[in-house]
Amino acid sequence: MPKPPRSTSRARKPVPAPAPQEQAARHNTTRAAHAAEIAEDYAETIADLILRDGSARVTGLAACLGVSHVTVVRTLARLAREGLVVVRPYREVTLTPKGRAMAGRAKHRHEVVLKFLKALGISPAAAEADAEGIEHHVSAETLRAMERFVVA
Amino acid sequence: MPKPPRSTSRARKPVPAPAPQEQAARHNTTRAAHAAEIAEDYAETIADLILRDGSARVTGLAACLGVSHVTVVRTLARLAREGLVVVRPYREVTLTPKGRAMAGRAKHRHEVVLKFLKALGISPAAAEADAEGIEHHVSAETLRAMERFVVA
DNA sequence: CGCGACCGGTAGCATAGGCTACATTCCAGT
DNA sequence: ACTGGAATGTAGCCTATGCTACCGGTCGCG
Repeated sequence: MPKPPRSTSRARKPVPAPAPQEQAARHNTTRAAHAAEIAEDYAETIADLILRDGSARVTGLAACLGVSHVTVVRTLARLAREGLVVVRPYREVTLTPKGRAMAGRAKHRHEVVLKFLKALGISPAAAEADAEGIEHHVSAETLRAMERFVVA
Repeated sequence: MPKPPRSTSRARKPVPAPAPQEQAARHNTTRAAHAAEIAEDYAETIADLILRDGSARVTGLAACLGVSHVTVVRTLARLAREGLVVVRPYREVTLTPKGRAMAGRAKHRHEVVLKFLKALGISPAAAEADAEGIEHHVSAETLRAMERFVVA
């Protein structure tokens, strides 16, 4: 049970217009969403490294993601728990089918967003940077619209 | 000193193409960025509530942000430390000039992104949802491009 | 075929956001 | 005035991401 937002009223001092705040609750999901974004970043990066180097290693991931290898190890442990990656001590990191699917979706979204931003006239550097931030927040509907726009 | 990403090579088993990973390091900023996003959400929401109700209260913020009042109280303490808000126990929350500036910027970006998505043909509901996620990741350059697009 | 260097793992700490349960304050309406 | 219940605040716990230091493993090369 998500717990209904409560009635809100009972104005103490001012509050001229109580007005129910049903426009709320779009923010939640916040924390879980953040963890999911990180999962996508890892999946995408692992797939890239495998393509580029033949295998993904902790150190390479750390370099690509801009964090310490310690953070990578710990986060990989979480992703392994979630069934996205396979980790064997001192060996390469691989993706499970589920992880590969996530990586594929992430890569596709990333490319679409990037092309879209460039098509909008954004400089390559800024487009790259913004795509990184934006890609995780694009719904299926918006993604389709972006694809249409790029083609057109 | 950000610490140079190390040489990366010294391939153990496979690694056909070592290839330096200078394309990395765009991911960092991650954690700090997340905290900054939340600050913007709070600033924007506080400004909205003051406009709408005449004052911003903890409970109203909690409802709007979809979190418990406890989380709001603690986050407000951080924002107060950072000089964005003024909190007096059991009283309304107000914005400092710095907080008002942040709220203004956030609101503007939010509106631009929202109009932009709608102009792209996204349904209002999806546009609202995506704007929430996207707005924090739009650079000044991309924002300008979106404004141009909306006007055109 | 041993060993040093680099890679990967562990310990331990910090910050941040979330929560429930419980304590406190405040004010509207008797 | 009092007081009950809503609004706030506090205590204490959890997870997740970061980090630095330090320890243990592997393997390429001499």
